[in-house]
Amino acid sequence: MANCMVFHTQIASIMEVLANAAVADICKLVDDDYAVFRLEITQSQKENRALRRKLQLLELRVARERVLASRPSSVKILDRHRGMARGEGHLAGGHRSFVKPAGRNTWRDDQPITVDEGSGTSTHHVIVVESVDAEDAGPGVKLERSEGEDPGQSTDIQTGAAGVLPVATEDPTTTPPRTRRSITDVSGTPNAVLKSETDAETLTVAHRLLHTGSDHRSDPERLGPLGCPPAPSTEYLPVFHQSQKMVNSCGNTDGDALDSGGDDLSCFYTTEMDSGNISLGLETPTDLSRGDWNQCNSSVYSEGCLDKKGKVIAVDDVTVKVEGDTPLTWNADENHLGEGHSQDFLDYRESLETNPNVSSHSPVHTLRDRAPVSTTKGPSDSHGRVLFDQVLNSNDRARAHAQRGGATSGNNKEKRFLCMFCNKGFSCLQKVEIHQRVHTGVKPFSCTQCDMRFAEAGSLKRHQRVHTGEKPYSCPQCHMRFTQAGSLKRHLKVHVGERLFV
DNA sequence: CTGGGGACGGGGCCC
DNA sequence: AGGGCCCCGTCCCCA
Repeated sequence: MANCMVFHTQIASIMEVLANAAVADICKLVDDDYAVFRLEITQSQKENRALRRKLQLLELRVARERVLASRPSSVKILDRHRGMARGEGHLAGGHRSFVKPAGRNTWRDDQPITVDEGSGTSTHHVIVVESVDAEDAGPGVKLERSEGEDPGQSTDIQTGAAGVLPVATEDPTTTPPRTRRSITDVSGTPNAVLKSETDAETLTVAHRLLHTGSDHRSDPERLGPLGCPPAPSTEYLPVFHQSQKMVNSCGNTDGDALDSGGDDLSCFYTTEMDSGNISLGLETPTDLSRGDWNQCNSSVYSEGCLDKKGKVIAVDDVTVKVEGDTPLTWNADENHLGEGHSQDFLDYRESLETNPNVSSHSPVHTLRDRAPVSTTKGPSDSHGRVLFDQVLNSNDRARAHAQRGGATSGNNKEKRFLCMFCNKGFSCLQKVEIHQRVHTGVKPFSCTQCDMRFAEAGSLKRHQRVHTGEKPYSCPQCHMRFTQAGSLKRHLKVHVGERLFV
């Protein structure tokens, strides 16, 4: 009996040892495999970064060459950015590039294009405008900022040959003294093109929105003086929207840029952006495919109609004006584009870039904000696809409308706000913002009882009759009732014998 | 033929 | 007075 007990104890001990050994072996195998896996991942990431960097470089070169080929006397753009490319950062640094050609500004082949793959927490685009007109640089011109700076800093512009741009390493010995202007813009999104009445110097406005893809601005026929549709004796000014303190004052900080700089008004921006939640990643396709676009929208969009005044930045060469300072309400839960819009947006982008009739600006983010009507969840992926198909179709429609007269001519003062996508003119900013939802697919208004979303409040209101059953429009000649006045009007033709189809 | 949504212009109100 | 915002009406399109 005692021997049996001892035997069992020994057996138990042996089994425990064996079990421990097995566990150790398993752990070792797992660790080994994990290490190998990690190594492979790391290598893949490195390769991915390298390829991406190359891609960006190539894109920039292609864009520049395109501009050189089509517009020999132009400007040059230094596009610095990234970090967002890896989805690491937000748009705290902002970016848009503004190029203001002046005098003998030219693109130069020797101009280095630097693509920073830096921190990713702050990115911006730098456009260096070279001008031999020293008088162009007025007081308040500062050095351009380098990447990673506080987005709240002022737009910096460098004057004179003394400064050496951190990005554009220009050889001062081979070039005459120049006036360099670089507007390092804050975060924001081009929202519309505001057409000014001035006929001062032309300004090519280039905005990239963290986009490393093809250069939207390089099409001179589309861009015109301000990177916007050309218009005789008119400058088209891009309108950006930011929500708050992202606005930088540049040069004149007294906010008189718009008022005092009429003759030299070059840019006029209204910007809205949530400084704390800016993920304006109109990113590279890679990033978009990861959903940055959705993230962007969820954090950016809301109702386009303002309850409060947004900020307005006026870039008057070296000045930025902030007209408003009211923080806006965000609803980060809103994903107005819903799931699955990333690729849709890419498709849309592609359509923009390949269609010569479409403004080649980066897509717009309407950042104006108001609490959405409701916060139902976004549409499904399929809905997203449908939505963007609608967007694309509507874009064609809008473009067609613009071509047959919707687009503002240069002297239509009543429609000073131009859509960045189709050039259609609108009388006020809100109109163009709402209109641009056609292109962006933003639908801030969501139904509380279903997943439907709408770009306009009125559409939501109309839609909600579907749920309430309200049919306020009744036919006087029959018992038919309708939810929409247009439906009743159409129905009335039945009674009068008017047939749509014979 | 209807239901329903997209898009846009116009008018009223407010600042 | 002028501009911005909001609401409404309307047309168009698609299912």
